[in-house]
Formats: sequence, C-alpha cells, structure tokens
Amino acid sequence: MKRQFTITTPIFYVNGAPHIGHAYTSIACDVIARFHRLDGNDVLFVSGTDEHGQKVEQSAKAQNVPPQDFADRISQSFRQMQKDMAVQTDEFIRTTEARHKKAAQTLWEKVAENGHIYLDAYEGWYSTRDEMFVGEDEITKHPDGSRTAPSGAPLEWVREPSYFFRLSDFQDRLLKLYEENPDFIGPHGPKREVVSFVKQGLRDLSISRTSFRWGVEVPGDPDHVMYVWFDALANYLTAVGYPDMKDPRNICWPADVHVVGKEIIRFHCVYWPAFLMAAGLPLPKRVFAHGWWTVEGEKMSKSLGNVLDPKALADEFGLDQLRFFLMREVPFGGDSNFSRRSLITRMNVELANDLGNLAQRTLSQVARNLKGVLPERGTLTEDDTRILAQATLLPSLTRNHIERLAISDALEDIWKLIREANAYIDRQAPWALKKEDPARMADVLRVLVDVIRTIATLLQPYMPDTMEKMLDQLGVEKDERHIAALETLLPGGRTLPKPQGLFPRFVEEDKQA
RNA sequence: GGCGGUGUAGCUCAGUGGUAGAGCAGGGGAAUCAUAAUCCCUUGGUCGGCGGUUCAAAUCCGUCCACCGCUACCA
Repeated sequence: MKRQFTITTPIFYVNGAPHIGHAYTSIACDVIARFHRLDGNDVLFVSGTDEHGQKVEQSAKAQNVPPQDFADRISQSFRQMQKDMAVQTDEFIRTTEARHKKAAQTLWEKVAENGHIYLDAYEGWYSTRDEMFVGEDEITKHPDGSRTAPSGAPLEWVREPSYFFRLSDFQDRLLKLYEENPDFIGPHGPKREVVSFVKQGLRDLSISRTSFRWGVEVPGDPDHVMYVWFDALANYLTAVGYPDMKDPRNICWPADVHVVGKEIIRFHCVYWPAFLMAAGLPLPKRVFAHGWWTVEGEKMSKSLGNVLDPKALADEFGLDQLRFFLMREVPFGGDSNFSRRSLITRMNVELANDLGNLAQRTLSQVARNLKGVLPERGTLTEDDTRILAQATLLPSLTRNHIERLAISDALEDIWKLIREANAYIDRQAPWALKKEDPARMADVLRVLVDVIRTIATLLQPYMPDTMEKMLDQLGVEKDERHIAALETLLPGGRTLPKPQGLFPRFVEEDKQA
C-alpha cells in the first residue's frame, strides 16, 4: 500500500568541514529513503544546513569574510559531501534562505499569538572575552571574591533582555506524549535520558539574543535575533512549504522520522515538540538518535588529527563498500569504531567472498554451460523450494527492520540468505550435474539467479551503483527492480551479459616506512 | 554530585526467567563451478564482582567495581 514517508537528517551546523559522522547520518537516512522509494512509497527526504549563531558570526569575522559568504562555502561543502556519498535528498534547506526566515518568523508569531512567549531578562555570569554565559558549575571562585570562566577570563553578572518560551508549561504534555507514543524517541537509552530530564522539571527557555546579529530577526523587535535552535528546528517546516498552507508538500507533514545525532536529542524531543504544540501544529512521529564513530578506538577530533574525510575513504575503498560498511558495522543507534582492518575484513569476507563470489560462480556457469541464456523455472525439489521460500520471505523481513530503523539487522537477514545460497550451490553442485543431468543443472542455476535477484534488489538502497550492475548481469530490466516486481518471475530465454566480478578483494599495499 | 548507558567466547556483538548464541579469528575435513573464493565439522565463556528473590536468573531486586554519555540557554 502506497504511503507518504518523510525523513530528515539532522540540520548540519556550518562551523567545519563535513566528516565521516555527517556522511554516516546522511547515508543512513538515504538508505531508509531509498528503501521506501523502492517499496513504492512517496518519499520526502530533507537535509540542510544551520547557518546562524554567534559561532558562525565569529568564525566568519576571524576569516575576514561576511558571514553569508562563510556560510555559503561550508553549506556547499555539505551538499558536495552528500553528492559524493550518493545521498539523494529531495529538499536541502539553508536557514539563511528567505523561505526559511519566513517559516521561522511565522512559527514564532504563532507561538507568540498563542501566549507562549514573553519578554524578560536573562541573567548570568558572562565572559566578555569569550562572549558567552558560563554555567554556575563551570565557574572558578577565587579568594578575593572574583570569578573566572574555564578559559580564565573574568566574569561579570549580566542582565540581557530576552524573550522566553514558556517551556515549563509543557512538561506534563511532553511526558504524556512520551507515554502515549512509546516509539516517539528511540532507541531506549536516549529515551530514558530525555524522560528523566523532563521529569526533573523544565525551566522557561531563553529564545532570543541581543548579543550578536547573525540570526533571524524576531518579528516586531529587530533588536533581537532568534536563539539558533528555534530557528534551526523550523527548517523541517520550511521543507514542507510552511507557512503556505496550499503548498502541495504540506501533506508531507508531520515527518515520519527525524534522524539525529545523540547530542541533539533534547532539542528534537523536548524543545521541538513543545514549539509545535505551542503553535498548534502536528508533531513528528518519531525522533531517532544514532551514536558516534570513534576512529581506530579513539575519539575523532581535530587535535588528534584523526578526522576522517568520507570522500577520501570512498576514493580508496569504493563508495558502495564504504556505505555498506557504515550501515553494516553497527546496530543503528549504537556507538561504533571505524578501523581500516574491520572495513577491509567486511569488504573481503562479506562483499567479495560471500556475495560477489556467489554471483560470479552462478553467472559464469550460466554463461559457459547455458550459453548465457536464462533458463525457465524448472521442476522444484524440496531443497529448491526451501531456499526460494526464504527468498520470498526476505522483502517483508527487510521491510520490518527498516520500519524499526534497524538498518544493520536488515543486512544481517540478507546475509543469512547469501550464506544459505552458497551452501545450496555446494549441495546441488551444478558443475557435477553438467554431465549427469544438464536439465537439472539448468534448474539449479535458475533458482540461484532468482535468489540473487531478490538479494540484489533489496541491497539497492545500500549499494545503489554496484547493485545496478549486478541486476544488469542478472538480466533484470530497469522497471523490474522495485520490491513489488519480485512477485513476478523473470521470463526465461533472456541472454545475460558476460559476468564480471563486482567486488574485488582488497589487498592492503605493503606499507613501507 | 544527579540522571542514564555499557560490561556475554581472542575480536565485534545478539540474547529481558526455563538446558549459554551469531559473525570474524583459531583447528580438522570435503569439494574444485567461482574473485585461493565455497561447504561441513570443531576448539573456546564460572554471561564484571558479591548477595538476594525463585523450582529455575545473562535475564528480576540490592550492592560494589570499571568504562562511557548527559547535566538546558556557545548546536
């Protein structure tokens, strides 16, 4: 049954070049989006960049360029990264675009109209040198009564006018939301953190700043710009045409899932639903937090110099190989470690040996022993029926996993069938049947082609380029590659192209000192 | 400090009351269609420690230890 499916990546903050973490979250969303398209659904896949805030203003100043130029450059690098990773978004929202400012300001006006915003003052210890407020627990108190920030900068008590959002009014409604929609936040760990955070009591949220200018102006009070998160979160509405209620993309709201990094879970699970409730808008159905990558066991950081560039990795190992590894290595939602060794192991064992070799050994026999012509489905033995049944079941198993955002579990099930197919070909030994019973040999090879077709079809979201080639080799036409098409058998008699290895083994170059 | 997470085979992890699991790595064998790939069999764990509940606990409760994350207004 066809349905509308809307998915978003986190909105990327433009204070640095994209790294493997940004690629990971983009690819994960892309796999889910592609799977839904393959399954016949209408998909809106949204990504974008968050370009306002003091940090951007400062970074631009440090480079002596206007903030917009700075943001343009970094935003472009994120777009390029997604292109390099074969991530196909439908919308890319930049928070500096006019359409977005309009959406954010309209959202603000709605929330204000409904009485959830008031003007007061934000007070706290402020470091002029760092241009930031410092929390009570980060402050060092000195014997003479003075206070300093972690940076050592002196602090002064500052009172700054600020608009506040009545977040405290939403505590009960938020708890009710989590309770009535157990899947609203995933996975369980972050969910408990959010729930206990809300249960501890919510304070009203300061949602405007006067200390810098690089932001969306607060409607009716040009001295203030919006707190970046009020601005940034609104991008999800911008993507569906808000506030134009006649925009055809309106039907894409509410989003089915916001995929986010675990560090921004609170903004999406607490502030965002509260803003939407305050504006009287429908809430997203789900927020899902994924974990972080470490690199060779260490935290990725600029100072360690181990920040991974996704483009360089794709160039060295292959884009589909990289996509596969990122999706396979870790249960979506958990933290994981990136190491060359485990990437190479997975490439060689799972891609080259298990899958690539399965296709190659099957197709080379079709090419050599059947003159490359796909045979008709023959009389099925018990063994044939069993593996075909497993293949028939696979689409719904995979669909269920994707529905739960269990991206790696789906691969696990697909690989179970791949291993089973390798066992099947050994049991049936079509190379031995060649002389004894050529008709049976053709039947066995046909069963294998059908099984591999199912596998390749379902792997398209993960490895779009290579699976396209595999389906070409299997003689599957372009319009026979969606999930529903698996229910129709390929007609026999097609001539298959000459098979070629798709996943070469990766041999590490000798490292010379 | 508070809240939360993790701790299961050499490695990465699955397993929420009923005789310890998968993949990789290791060992033995088979096969030779294929990218020296594949298949079969197999070694290996007092499920972080201690205590408790139960006929029965990796699984529930308590406590301790180790590591990690969050602790709102700089995303």
